[in-house]
Parts: sequence; C-alpha cells; structure tokens
Amino acid sequence: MTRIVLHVDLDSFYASLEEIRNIEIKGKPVVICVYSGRSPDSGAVSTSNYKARELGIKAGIPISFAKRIAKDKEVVFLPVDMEHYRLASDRIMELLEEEADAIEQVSIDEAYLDVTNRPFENWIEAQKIAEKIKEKIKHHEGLTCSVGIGPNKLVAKMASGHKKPNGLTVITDAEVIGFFDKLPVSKIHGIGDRTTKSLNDLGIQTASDLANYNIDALERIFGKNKAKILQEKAKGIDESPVEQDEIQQISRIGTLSEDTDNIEIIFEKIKELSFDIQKKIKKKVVDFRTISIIAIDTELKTHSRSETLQQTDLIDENLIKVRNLLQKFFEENPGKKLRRIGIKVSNLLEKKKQKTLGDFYS
DNA sequence: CGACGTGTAAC
DNA sequence: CCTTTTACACGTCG
Repeated sequence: MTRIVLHVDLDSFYASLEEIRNIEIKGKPVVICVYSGRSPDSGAVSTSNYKARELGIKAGIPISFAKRIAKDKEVVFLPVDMEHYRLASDRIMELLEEEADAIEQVSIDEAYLDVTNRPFENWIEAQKIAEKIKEKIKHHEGLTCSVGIGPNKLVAKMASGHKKPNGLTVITDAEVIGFFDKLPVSKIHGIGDRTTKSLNDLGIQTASDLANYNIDALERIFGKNKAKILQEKAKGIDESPVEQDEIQQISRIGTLSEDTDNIEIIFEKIKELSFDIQKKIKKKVVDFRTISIIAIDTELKTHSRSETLQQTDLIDENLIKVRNLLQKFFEENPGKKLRRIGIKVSNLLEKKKQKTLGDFYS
C-alpha cells in the first residue's frame, strides 16, 4: 500500500514570529540568539531569517561571529522567547490535526501528516491539501511554510527541503529513484558529517553509489543494523509510521558562568535546572527510574553518569544521588573542569498512583 | 538481559 | 571561545 505523507516545515519560525510581533523589524535581517550569559555576546545563533542568512548568519554560529559579520549593517539581534514560540506552535499543530489521519510533531516547527485515507486523496489531490494547509497557516498566523509530499516520511522530509521558503514539492513513488539517484549522501536526512566521511572513504559519493554498494562490506564498517538503514535511506525507503512517539526522556542543560570543577557551584546550577524538569514531569504526568548528569567539559566533550532507582516523580528527593554522581565524575576525572552541566531523567513510566489508605485494606 | 557510557544526528 | 533537547544505536560489563 502506498501511503501519502506530508512534511510541514515552518519557515525560519522564530524569526518570522518576531517579525510579526514587531512590524518595525520586518524586512530586516533578524537573528534569534541563545545567550549563554558568560559574557555579553557569548552564545549561539538559534535561527535567522533569510535576509540574515544571505549575509552568512545562520543557525549554530557563535553570536560574536554573527555580530562581526553584522558590523555597520542594520541587523536585528533578539533573544529566544520559547514560551511565545511554543504557544504559536501549539496553535499551528492544532490546525494541522484537522487535515490528517495521523500527525507526528517532530520539533517545535515541523510535523509529518499521514493523509493516505483522507477522502478523495491521490497524488494530485494531495497537493490541494498542502495548499489548504499553507493557506490556513498564513491566514491564522501570518506564517509561510514549506511542504513536502512523498510516499513516506523520509521522502516527504527531503521534498520539503527541496524548495524553501514557502515551497511545495511532490515526489511520487515513481519519482523517488530519479530524485535520489545523483544526490550526494550528505544530503540524505539522517546522514551527518561522520557518516558522510566514512562513506566517502569507501568511495561512496551519491545515493545510488550507496544503494548499490556491497552490503557485506557496509556491514563490516557500520554494523548490520546501520548498514541496512543506510541502504534503505539511499533508496528512499522508510516504513516507519506517522505516529507520535511516547516521551522517553526529559533533560535540561545550562552553561556555567565560568569553567569550574567546584562541586558546590555546579550543584547549584543543577538545582536550578532540576526545577524546570520537575515542572515538566508534573505536566507530562510521568514517573522516572533513571536520573543522570550530563557534563560538558572545556573541550566541549560530553560525559554522563547515571543511576537507576525506585520509580518516582520527585527530583528533589534524589538530588543527593545527583550530587553523588557529580562527585563520582570528578573522582574519575581528576582536574577536569566543566563548561556546561545538565540533568536528565529517563526510563519514563506511566505514573504510579499514590497508594491511598484504602489500598492497604483491599 | 538491564544498566551504563559514548557517539551520531537533527532541531 | 561554541546553545539546547531528544532519540537511538552500539559496546561493555556483570
């Protein structure tokens, strides 16, 4: 059965929302920043609008770089306002839900929709759904988006990336091979820098190179599982359903005001972060079994220490455990200093109800 | 097999 | 001089 899957990607979402909130900045280069707080301009660019991207200011670069590029140009720098973006995102996802049999939100500004069983649908008609979605988002929120349509999530995602902003691209099952054929492997969703390098070392440059490569040789390098997934991706095959994944973990990470190995200072930061996690645990109504610290050292290398405990929904009662994990990390890494610190709960379970007195008598 | 730590990837 | 959050896979260990 051929499915019809849409991928909807809101165009430079944060920057667009800021332009709507303040028409003064509309048409100018807009850069949304995550300030880390260690110095006035430390931090990274989260998103920028297309005007800013033309200047070379794009997601991920240090704010200080961006400001250097923006020197003696009129560029608007704004801090992220996640609460504002989250509310807009929620409203838009509700609009999308009306148009699909199944929806899977993959990030604050992206979602997959399965429209296979929508009335009157076929490849041509699917475009009409996409156009309707684009109009609705424009009408209700004043935003544009890029939509991709394909026989599965992978192809829909690649399609939405083909033309943006404000694009609409259909890749039918018959067109998949043609679209992937000469594509560099680095352009395939899910193949990042490391994998690209490994593939290139084997002489694999394009999707078709990868699709036709000897599977045994691939398995020796990547292992059975990943080798198979890589070749499927290269052929545009993806059987994964459009469905909302159960939440698996909740984490918060923060930057320390200076590199340090002082447990007291770091633990204070952990307490701050855990407050946020506790809020989300309550909101999602889950218990957890595993608690971890995430430590990022001065070389930006990530480490973690974790412990699995009795099912609970209370961070506070386990902060001493967290402190011990921190202690353990420094015992095992004497002299190492940290730049950032995080806390994570995982092994999430459906909430176990508090036992009432009645439960003891039943 | 479950727990733990790391690496890769995407946003 | 470099953010944040999540998912998943793999190796290792007991």
